[in-house]
Amino acid sequence: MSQPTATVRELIREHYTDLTQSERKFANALLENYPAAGLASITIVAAQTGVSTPTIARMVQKLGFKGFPQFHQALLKELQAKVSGPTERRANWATEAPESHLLNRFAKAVTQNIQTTFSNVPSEAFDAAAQLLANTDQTLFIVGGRITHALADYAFTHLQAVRPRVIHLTSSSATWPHYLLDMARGDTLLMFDIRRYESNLLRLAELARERGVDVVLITDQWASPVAEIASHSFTCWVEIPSAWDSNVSTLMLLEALIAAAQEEAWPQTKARYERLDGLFEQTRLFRKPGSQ
Amino acid sequence: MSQPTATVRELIREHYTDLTQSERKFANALLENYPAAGLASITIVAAQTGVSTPTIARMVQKLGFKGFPQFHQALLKELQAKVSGPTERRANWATEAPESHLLNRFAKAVTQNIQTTFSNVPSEAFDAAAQLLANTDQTLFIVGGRITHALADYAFTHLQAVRPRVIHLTSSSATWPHYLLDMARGDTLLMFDIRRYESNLLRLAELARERGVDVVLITDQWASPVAEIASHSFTCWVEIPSAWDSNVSTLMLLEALIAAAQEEAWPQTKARYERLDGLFEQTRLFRKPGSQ
DNA sequence: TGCCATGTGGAAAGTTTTTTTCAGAACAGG
DNA sequence: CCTGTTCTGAAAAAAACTTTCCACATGGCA
Repeated sequence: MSQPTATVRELIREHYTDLTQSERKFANALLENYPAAGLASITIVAAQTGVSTPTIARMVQKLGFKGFPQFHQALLKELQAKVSGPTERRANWATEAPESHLLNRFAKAVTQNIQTTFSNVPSEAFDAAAQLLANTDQTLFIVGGRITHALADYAFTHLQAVRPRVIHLTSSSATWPHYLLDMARGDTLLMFDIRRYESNLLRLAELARERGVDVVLITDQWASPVAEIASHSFTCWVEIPSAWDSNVSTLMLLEALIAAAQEEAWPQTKARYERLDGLFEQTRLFRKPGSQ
Repeated sequence: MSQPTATVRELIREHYTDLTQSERKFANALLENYPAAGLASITIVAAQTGVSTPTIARMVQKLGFKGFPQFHQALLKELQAKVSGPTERRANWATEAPESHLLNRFAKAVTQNIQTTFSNVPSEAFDAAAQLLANTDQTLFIVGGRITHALADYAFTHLQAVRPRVIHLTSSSATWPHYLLDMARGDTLLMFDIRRYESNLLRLAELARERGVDVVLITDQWASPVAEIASHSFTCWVEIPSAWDSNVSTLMLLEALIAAAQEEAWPQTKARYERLDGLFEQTRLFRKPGSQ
């Protein structure tokens, strides 16, 4: 191998752009299950990945190995080094970085948040909220705060693909009265409110509630005052060692809700997705999709 | 292998008395340098130990293996098991819901994505990118695609709080040439490109690159073509059992980058945060912060 | 000393793995 | 819609590996 110090992982990263579609398929399989996915014979490895042996052979040469056996040996050496190394703690995420590196500290905190968040989701409320989000007989309004308007935007983009009648309340609260005008009994308002809670949002929620709108709230562990009004509210753990809050768990819960809403009404959703795809094709905005 | 639970080490000890002189020579060599001395091909292993290949072959059969390949596999498995450690798989996330509930399936997939993503972040590139994001001498441009513009928006909101001279390229690509006009050598362009990759973004990256702008790319495991141009590119695993891709790992990486950039220039950032807070107070947009 | 049992490795035979070749398929660009 | 390029995997060829066979060496024993 040309770079004696580089790990196979690094070599893949370095050469990734040179790799073809099938080669990447194997590269990804290996990175996802490292290094186990590369330890068998080339024949077996190829079969497991779903590509041909020549593809693997070509790829390891691109990585700088003379042939598959050399590649195989390199993986083995890494594995050994890992075992014999100084009491390898698997707590490290960014495998090469020290435990104290921000990447690892950050990963630890966020993982903890996700864990706590998901452990505390009441599944009936979740299912009920998903049903509300999927209910196409009524309109769905989405709104977020200063920071969370990006999440609201994300929710809007996806839910719009899932169902019709989705409306995103722009962040300028001056225009909210216009939207309130159109809210009707049975509609749903999906609201994000993470500290510092905005009084605007509370007022909006109150007015919506008065009109018989179901409020679904996604908030943080200190709970926005909107929670008292909401039909369903979900608590996300957001604290990280930083001046601001992490929204990873928030996004994760949101995505879960979208996935659930999508499953709720799959036949219609599927047709809708296909129409959307067709429209994109026509506007030629996009290249052909990536592999897989 | 006949005794599925026994390690090769134990097998050798158990059968040691049955072994002949040359066989013991190999057994000792293996025990002294375990398991490295047994990981190569039978030919090499034999040569290194100073015995013949038939000797090795006979011995592994005495140990209960069908042949050398089986023996080899057994060693490999032990090594892997050692690395992956006590596989602490979290069974259920949403504690009260059944494993098959969408919440749990979803959590499992996303956790896997996060784990893989963070394992594959090259820490030098991460540090370098953070430095670019924190460099206030130059302008920072941020742009995203159809789905990822929400992430770009999120990045913009936070980075704007961290430093001056941050510009968010609105999603309408018609206006991009205006921004290009102002890009100068040494500026940074933070770009999100998740499949399906948009040709607009590639062209933008190319033009920016020509002007001497450093492109920091956040993409998915199939790698946007922009990766070939980018100064630093980061791969996020985004696949979930769904028609669309999850951006949890993407957001997590983004937040880590923001946190790193913030740490990079904390004194200025801190003062800036305080000024921002003061401004919010004055505009009375917000209630008093939540507890803690 | 001669005979036999046992251990050992060279080399052939057999098997598997790896590499190479090549033709068709997919794709980008004109 | 065509054209040249790149990519891919089936299959053949080459290489490597593993096993088997067998002759030879060694050492115990009558």
